[in-house]
Amino acid sequence: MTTGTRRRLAPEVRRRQVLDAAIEVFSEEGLHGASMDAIAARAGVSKPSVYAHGGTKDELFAACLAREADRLMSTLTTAVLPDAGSGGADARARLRRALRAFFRAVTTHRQGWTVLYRQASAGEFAGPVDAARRGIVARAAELLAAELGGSPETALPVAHTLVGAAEGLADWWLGADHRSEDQDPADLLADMLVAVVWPGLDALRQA
Amino acid sequence: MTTGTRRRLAPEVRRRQVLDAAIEVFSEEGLHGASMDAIAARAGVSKPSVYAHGGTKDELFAACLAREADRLMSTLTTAVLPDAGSGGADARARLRRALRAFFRAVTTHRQGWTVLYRQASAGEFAGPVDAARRGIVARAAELLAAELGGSPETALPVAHTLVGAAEGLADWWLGADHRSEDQDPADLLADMLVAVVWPGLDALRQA
DNA sequence: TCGCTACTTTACGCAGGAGTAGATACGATG
DNA sequence: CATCGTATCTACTCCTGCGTAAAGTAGCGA
Repeated sequence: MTTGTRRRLAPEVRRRQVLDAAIEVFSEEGLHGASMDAIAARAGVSKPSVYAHGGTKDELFAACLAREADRLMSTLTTAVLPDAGSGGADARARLRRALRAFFRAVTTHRQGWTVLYRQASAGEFAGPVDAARRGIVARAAELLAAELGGSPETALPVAHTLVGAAEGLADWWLGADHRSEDQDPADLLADMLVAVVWPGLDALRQA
Repeated sequence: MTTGTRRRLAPEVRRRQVLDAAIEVFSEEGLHGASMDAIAARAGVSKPSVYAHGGTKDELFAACLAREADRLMSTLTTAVLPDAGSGGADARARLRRALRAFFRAVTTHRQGWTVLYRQASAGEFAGPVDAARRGIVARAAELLAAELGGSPETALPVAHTLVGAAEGLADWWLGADHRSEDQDPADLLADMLVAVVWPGLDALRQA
């Protein structure tokens, strides 16, 4: 039992395993609280393997960040892209759809969300996270401008408000357990948020 | 010049200096990024002095947190307390007043805000920060319930949404420089947020 | 069956930074 | 003016944890 050897796996697969484990540990312990040994243990792999597939701790964290940011961004994009027969018909429905996609992504991959928004928003990785967030806000601003009129620039503060509201609601939902509900949480949350903000947004259209 | 010794100051004064320096450094570097040496240098004091007046690094950080949380909380409380001749007259005005107080506090003490919400929300101090935030949200929920009807419990998600929206807007404002405006930023931001959320909140009253 | 190499164990180097020990000088008080 | 308490300093110790090197083992394609 001196040397236990694992099954050999394709580098790509191992890398995925390491990334998954890293996201778990980072979401629980934070960037500095997590040790490379802990990540190795969680992945069921030795520490040198973590370095081989994930690189430096910072590189590994950055990789986690990038993966989760991409996932979230692509989810939102595909949720909004199929305009189908929108034609500006029901702006409210489009908003609701985008929000539901956001809440679904967050509630489904809550560890990724935690890493991205709770652990990484401070310290040396504030820049990249901010960039990701700004990407989402920018897209929201485009949509708002298209639906409600005005330039994306004008819509920027409104977009920030909207995204902040969604984050606040998501955090609340993730904070306590709401297993009693039988409805899809994403639907529930999207409905709540739309109810609060839509009348105001609609009013902004006239102005 | 082997040993440069500073003027002796009253412990209370030194402690305030150390706390101020600590908040500055923590807001820039984060809890782990900040070194006690850096805090000492910023305070214009030696490291042992920092330990003498601020205690351990964790204690120092906790003290910063407590001070900023108290400041914010008391600001909000006093902004809402003077109901004067409200009598439920203008709920919208009360909401606007509370929001303006929040934005004023945040824009005035932006470093404190940064420490409290960006740096401390992750890691070992998530608990206390969460508690502070929950205090604010709870108060908001009370007010919402009083103004719009319903129980504070029902208003909780709405309160989280509202607070999240305010945070998002504040972050946007603090992110870029908006020195071109001549109006009070707090007024501006409060107006924006009220415009977005008030119609929806008003509609919730009927339901 | 043979080797290539992914993987493991083990051990260590090293840097950064928290926290401390002992020396030093300031300033109030008699 | 002498003295003492203590605020403050310089210079250290020590620990944690990243990152790596060396040496051996075994899966898997040829």
